[in-house]
Amino acid sequence: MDDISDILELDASGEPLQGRIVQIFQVACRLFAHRGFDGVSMRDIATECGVSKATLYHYFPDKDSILRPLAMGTTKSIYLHVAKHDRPGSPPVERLRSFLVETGIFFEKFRWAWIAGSTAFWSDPKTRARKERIEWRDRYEHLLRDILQAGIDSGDLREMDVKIAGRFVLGSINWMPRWYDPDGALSASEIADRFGDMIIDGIRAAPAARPRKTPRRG
Amino acid sequence: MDDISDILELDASGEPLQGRIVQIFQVACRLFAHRGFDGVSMRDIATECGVSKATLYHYFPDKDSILRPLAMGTTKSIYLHVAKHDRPGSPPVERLRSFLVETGIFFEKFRWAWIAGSTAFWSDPKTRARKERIEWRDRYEHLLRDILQAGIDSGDLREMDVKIAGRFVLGSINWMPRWYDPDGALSASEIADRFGDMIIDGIRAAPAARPRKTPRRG
DNA sequence: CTCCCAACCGAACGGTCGGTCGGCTTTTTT
DNA sequence: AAAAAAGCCGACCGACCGTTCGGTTGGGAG
Repeated sequence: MDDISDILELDASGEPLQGRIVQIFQVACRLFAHRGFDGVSMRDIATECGVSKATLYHYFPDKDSILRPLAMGTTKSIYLHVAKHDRPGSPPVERLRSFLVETGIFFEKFRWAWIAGSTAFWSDPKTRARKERIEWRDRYEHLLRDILQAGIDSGDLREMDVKIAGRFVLGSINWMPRWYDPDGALSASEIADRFGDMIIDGIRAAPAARPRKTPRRG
Repeated sequence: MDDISDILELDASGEPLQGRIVQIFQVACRLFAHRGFDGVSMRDIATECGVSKATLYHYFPDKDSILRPLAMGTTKSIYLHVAKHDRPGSPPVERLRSFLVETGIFFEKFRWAWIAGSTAFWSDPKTRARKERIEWRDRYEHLLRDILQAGIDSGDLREMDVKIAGRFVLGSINWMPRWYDPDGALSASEIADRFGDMIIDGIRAAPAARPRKTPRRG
C-alpha cells in the first residue's frame, strides 16, 4: 500500500492531510511516475481526480508544489528509513545488506512516489528545494560510503575507492524502477538481497568451499 | 569527440549527412541530454543552431524525427559495438569484462546521444520506432545474459538467475550517466573495468590468498 | 435565519508549444 | 543566361499550457 501521507512533509500546522489533498498527491504521483512531470498537465490530474482544474489551485499554489513534497518526501524518508535500521556496531557486511534490503522495502512501499521524484527535479536547476533535497540524497549516499569504509577498516572488505563502489551499489538498485514488476517472482527486498550476494561475494564461482560469515538466507 | 553521424541511421539514399543536419543533431542531442525531450522546444534548438525555427522543419518533418535517430542510433550501435568485440569462444569472465569495458568506451564516445536517448522514449508509448528500439535493447541485454549463462555452464560463474544478475550488471553501468564526470580521475571504460572487478569477485576481502584466473590490471 | 467560509466550478487569461506557409536568397544545373 | 533546386526566414496558426478570477454551493456557527 502506498500510503503517501507517511512520507510527505506536513504543513506547519502539523495536522494530518485531508482526503482530497491525499488523493491529488496519489493521482499526481502515479501520473508523474508514468509520464514524467512535463508529460502531465494540471488538466490530467484534475480529470483523474474527478474535480476541476481550478480545484487543484485551491489546494496547491502551483504545479511544482504538487511534485515538490513527493520528491522531497521520498528522498528524505529513504535516508531516515535506512539510517533507522542501520546498526553502526554490527559487522559492515551485515550493515551493507541491511542498507540494500531496507532500500528495497522502502522502494516497494513507496514505488510511485520514488519514481515520480526520480523522473524530475534532477535536471531542474531552478527551485531552492533542490538544494535541500540533494543534501538528503547525499546523506543517504554517505551512509553507504561510511558502511563501506568501515568494512575496509575492519578488513572485511577489500581496499577500494568507496566513491566508485558506492555508486556501483547505488546504480544497481536505482535502476530497479525501470524494470521492477510488483507481480514478478521476487519482491524488491528479495531482489535487493540477491544484489547483496553479488555485490559482496561477486558472481564468480567459489574455487573451493569458501567460508561465508553470513549464511545465505532464503 | 562526439561524431554523431557514426551512429545515426542514414536515409534511404545512403548519402553522408550534410553539415546543417549534423549540427542540428548535435545541438538537439546536447539539449535533450540536459533538459529532456519535453524540456527543449524547437525554438531552443533553432536559436542554438543560429537558424530560424522554420529551417528545422526544412530538414525534419517534426520534433520526434530529431530524437528518434539519436535514440535508435545509440541503442542499436551500442549492441553492435559490444557484439563486435565479443569473442564467444573465450572465457566467459573475459567476455563479461569486455562487455563492460566496451560499453564504457561507447558511452564515453557518444555520451550526449546516450543520455538524450535514455531520458526519453521509454515512457513514451506512441511511436512505432519504440518497438524496434526495444528489440535492439533486448539484443544487448540478451548478449549479456548469454555470457552469464555461458559462465554458469562452464563452471566459472555461480549458479544464479541470469535475468536478475543481468539487470544487476546493467543497472550499475546504466546509472553512470547520472554522475559521470568526463574531467574526473577515471574514464568511463576504467570505471566499467572497476565495476567488473566488483561484479566478478565482489567487494568482500579475500579470506586468504585466493586464486585469480584473470590477473588484476592497472 | 443569517453569516461565513471551505470547497468547488466554468470561463477565460497571457504565453508557449509544435507546426505551416509564402516568398526571398543563394547555389547548382542546364 | 535561364531555370531549377536548396537553403532559409518572418509571420502566422490552432492547440494547449499553467494560472487566475468571479461566482456558486452547502453545511456549520452565532
